[in-house]
Amino acid sequence: MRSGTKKDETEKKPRGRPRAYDPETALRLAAATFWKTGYSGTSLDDISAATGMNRPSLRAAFGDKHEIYVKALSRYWEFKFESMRKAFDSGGSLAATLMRIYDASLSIYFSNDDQALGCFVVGTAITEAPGDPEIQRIVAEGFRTLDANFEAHFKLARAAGELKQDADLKALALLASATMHTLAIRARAGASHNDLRKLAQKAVSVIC
Amino acid sequence: MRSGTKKDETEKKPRGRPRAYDPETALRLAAATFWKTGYSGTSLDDISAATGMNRPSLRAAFGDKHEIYVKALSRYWEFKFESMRKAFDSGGSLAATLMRIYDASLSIYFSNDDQALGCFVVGTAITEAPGDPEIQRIVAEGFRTLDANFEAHFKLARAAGELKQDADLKALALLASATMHTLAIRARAGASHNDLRKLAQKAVSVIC
DNA sequence: CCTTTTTTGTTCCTGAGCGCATAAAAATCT
DNA sequence: AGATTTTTATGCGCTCAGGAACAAAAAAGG
Repeated sequence: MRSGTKKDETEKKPRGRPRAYDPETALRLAAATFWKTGYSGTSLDDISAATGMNRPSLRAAFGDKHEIYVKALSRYWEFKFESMRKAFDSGGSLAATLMRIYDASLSIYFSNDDQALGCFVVGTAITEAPGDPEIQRIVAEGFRTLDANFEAHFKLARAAGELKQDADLKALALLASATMHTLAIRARAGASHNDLRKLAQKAVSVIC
Repeated sequence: MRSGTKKDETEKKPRGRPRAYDPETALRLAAATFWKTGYSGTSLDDISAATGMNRPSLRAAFGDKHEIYVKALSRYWEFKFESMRKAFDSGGSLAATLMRIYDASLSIYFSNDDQALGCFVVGTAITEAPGDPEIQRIVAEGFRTLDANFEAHFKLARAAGELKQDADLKALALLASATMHTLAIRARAGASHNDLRKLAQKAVSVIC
């Protein structure tokens, strides 16, 4: 377990003027801006205002608008899968695990203070996907990983006797993914956290 | 059954210069443009090019960009629900009916020639929803109708003995909607028509 | 203490997007 | 045929968006 991501005190200071803003934080704030208004609906000035960095600094740090978005998108997938990994690895029954997964997802989908924004991918990247091969590739790759994660866990559950031996693992995995997708969409469409939690419970009860 | 939508030959001709383009067709072409590149990603010049109308004519016919989009969105919901109604009303087993629904949906999601664009709502309106109360309202209303349609049909199916008497109708309806949502998303993310059809079949087999 | 290096901050330029004002065209009515 | 009405077509002006150039600042190195 490397602890090197935090802050490396042994780093030798670079030569020029120090950065005024932490790149990690700045990218998070940029992502939050895209999350609200989408790729096309967000200007570099919006990101500049959100991060406190001016445009030349943004450009130097992350590249042009498209590069910033792609970095934010990739970062989101990593964050999402890390959150799912924790939920998968905490043990308990299959139903409990699935509800942990959905609760973790909902806590991301409702993480914005004033208004739910749903999933970054579903809410912003899907729109751009047809006209942007790179974004489409990253999105599709993430969905494959999502399906595979569910399927792998259902396989474990079946081995543990929590599912019937003839259960269609792929079918269950697709429904589990579909449930996550519908949560992502409905959150952005204005559904309440509570309603979506109940929706997830009903889905889990059918799947298990 | 009114046949008045086609063309009213008894119409008295209006007084000025006749319209060069059919409003119905123009709105369809405008919607197709939004469908490709989303609300923020589409300019009035794009719509002008797609319809052959120049901007002042567009404005006179449909209002500003936002109004055009809202009209296109409402029109899409009507079209979608009309397509679903036909699929619901064609009889057959529950499984067959559900597959007709999903096939009808996929034929819309893949209706674009060169590249699949998925669902207009999921692919374009969801992005705008948090920042646009009117769009959010139309989207949420459509989802409620979708859920209600499924639930009503499951109720009929249960009465007809196609479902167990203790089946949770709302849960099944939500899963049916979720399946449609995942189809919409995945189509725009680049999945093939065939793969999605197989996905739908697996979902139907679990639900029934 | 001056030079070098890297980042920040300001400014300009070009193009796109949208609304609007005005002219031209094509029809009906008298 | 001329007047009226409704639409199409062209062009102007304002604002915003994105890239790049240039000057100022803040650090380390010699």
